[in-house]
Amino acid sequence: MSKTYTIAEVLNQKVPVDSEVVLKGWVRTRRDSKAGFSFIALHDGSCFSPIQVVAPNTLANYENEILKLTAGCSIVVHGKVVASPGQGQSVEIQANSIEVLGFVDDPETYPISPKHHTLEYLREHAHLRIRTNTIGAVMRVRSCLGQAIHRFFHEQGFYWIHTPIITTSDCEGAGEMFRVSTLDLQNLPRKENGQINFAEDFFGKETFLTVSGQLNAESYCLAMSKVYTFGPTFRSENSNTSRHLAEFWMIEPEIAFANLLDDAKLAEDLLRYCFKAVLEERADDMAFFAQRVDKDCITRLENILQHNFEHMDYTDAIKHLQNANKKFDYPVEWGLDLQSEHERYLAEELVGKPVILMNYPKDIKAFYMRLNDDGKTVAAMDVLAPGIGEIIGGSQREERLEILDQRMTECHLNPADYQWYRDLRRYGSVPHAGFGLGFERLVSYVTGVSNVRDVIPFPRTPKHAQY
RNA sequence: UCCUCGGUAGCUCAGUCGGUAGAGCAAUUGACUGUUAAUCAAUGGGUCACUGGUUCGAGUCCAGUCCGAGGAGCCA
Repeated sequence: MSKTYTIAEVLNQKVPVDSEVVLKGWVRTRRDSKAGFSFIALHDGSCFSPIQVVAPNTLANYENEILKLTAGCSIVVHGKVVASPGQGQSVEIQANSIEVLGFVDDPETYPISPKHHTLEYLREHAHLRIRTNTIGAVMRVRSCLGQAIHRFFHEQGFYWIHTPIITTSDCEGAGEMFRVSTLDLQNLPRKENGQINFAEDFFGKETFLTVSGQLNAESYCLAMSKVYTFGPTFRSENSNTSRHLAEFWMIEPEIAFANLLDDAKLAEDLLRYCFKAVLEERADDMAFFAQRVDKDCITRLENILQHNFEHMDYTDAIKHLQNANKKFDYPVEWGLDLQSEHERYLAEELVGKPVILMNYPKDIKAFYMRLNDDGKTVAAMDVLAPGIGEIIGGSQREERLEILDQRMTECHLNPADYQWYRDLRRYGSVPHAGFGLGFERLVSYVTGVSNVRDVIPFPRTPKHAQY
């Protein structure tokens, strides 16, 4: 009785030559030889490469089935692992029998023909695009990165916190929110003044999908010291760019007894750990990206592993930009937020590697960021990556209640809406810090696949929620 | 949402000055071959995004609509 293996196991020589094996997968290509056999490139997603199956014309179903195999057909192969006499692979499978599980209805209109397709085209066939080299490789790297992130935090003594998806707070402040409701849209309950009566809604008040787990993570941080979230996040902004999704995944660590420098070090350590893991575990997929997508993607990661991230104060960044021998479309002045072109100049031209910008003016940052002693800046940091821009945004949190209240008022927020968040500052408050890492932006940066819609399985963007 | 560019065969694209719709790949058939993005030959394949307009005549010019991409803003 032969055992079923993955193609990765066979190609990585975990199975000795002459072993009898069963392989299951999908046909990539078929080439017929009049010497009395066909070559089938079989793929099962376990690694980048397909394996070559040699199907002799003595198979019972050779004429009526094997010769009709086209890209996308699913088969089960029973055969022997043999050294390959041909170029291009060390081993191949000499088939004893091949069972066809599913043919492709109409090969001419099968969307994934064995040729080049644009990423835009593949996006419109999101349920089948995983069968291509590019998207398959992206998803293996994505999985590798996700596992690496959990492993990194686990090794560092962090606890993974599952913060809620549904939130009653519309004050998270990070963007437009999707409403969650069970009210009948055709027949909304009204109060006497004509406003919608959310008391009759499922939760008895207005609810939304989360735009950030940070506030909840802070609560757990102030009991468990080192925590992180890793989950879906939703923003209903009408953003149409290669860097934005309405549904995306975000990693948000939160550390107690920590300041901004601890936060920056954590961000750098995490990214470095992830890059190392991908280079070690997905060398096959990365080699493909380097060949077909972005020739610098491997050397870029290798260089980062050898050098520290550049640290730069916002104030110094403004000086650098003002002294730059370059015309910017938007003005550079202390107190103004940096535009994409500015961030790009700093990361790509001035420094040429990731930059951690710190200590921004308080007026352009969120209320929860800790006020510095100068009274003008807050302990915020952004990690800017060449080619993609902001990949991480974080800060030391304001742990002093009076100052937090004052900052909320300045930001036109009502402290009464944040009672539980304020409680954290009333009962054993400690300095703490955290950041948000956009998972899709990380995958995009690592692979060189420049649109985040191509690095998430089923992208949600304005007007797009098919599949 | 704003700006720019685009939509022609299953896919990637060309299409000149407004005058009979083209190529490569894919598919089908055949030849050849331990092949590997195989090679060679033949064949089939079109609502030129949609609607309207100008014109003897529109893939081509004009208007509107829909869809896509890139950039910007928002941010991760």
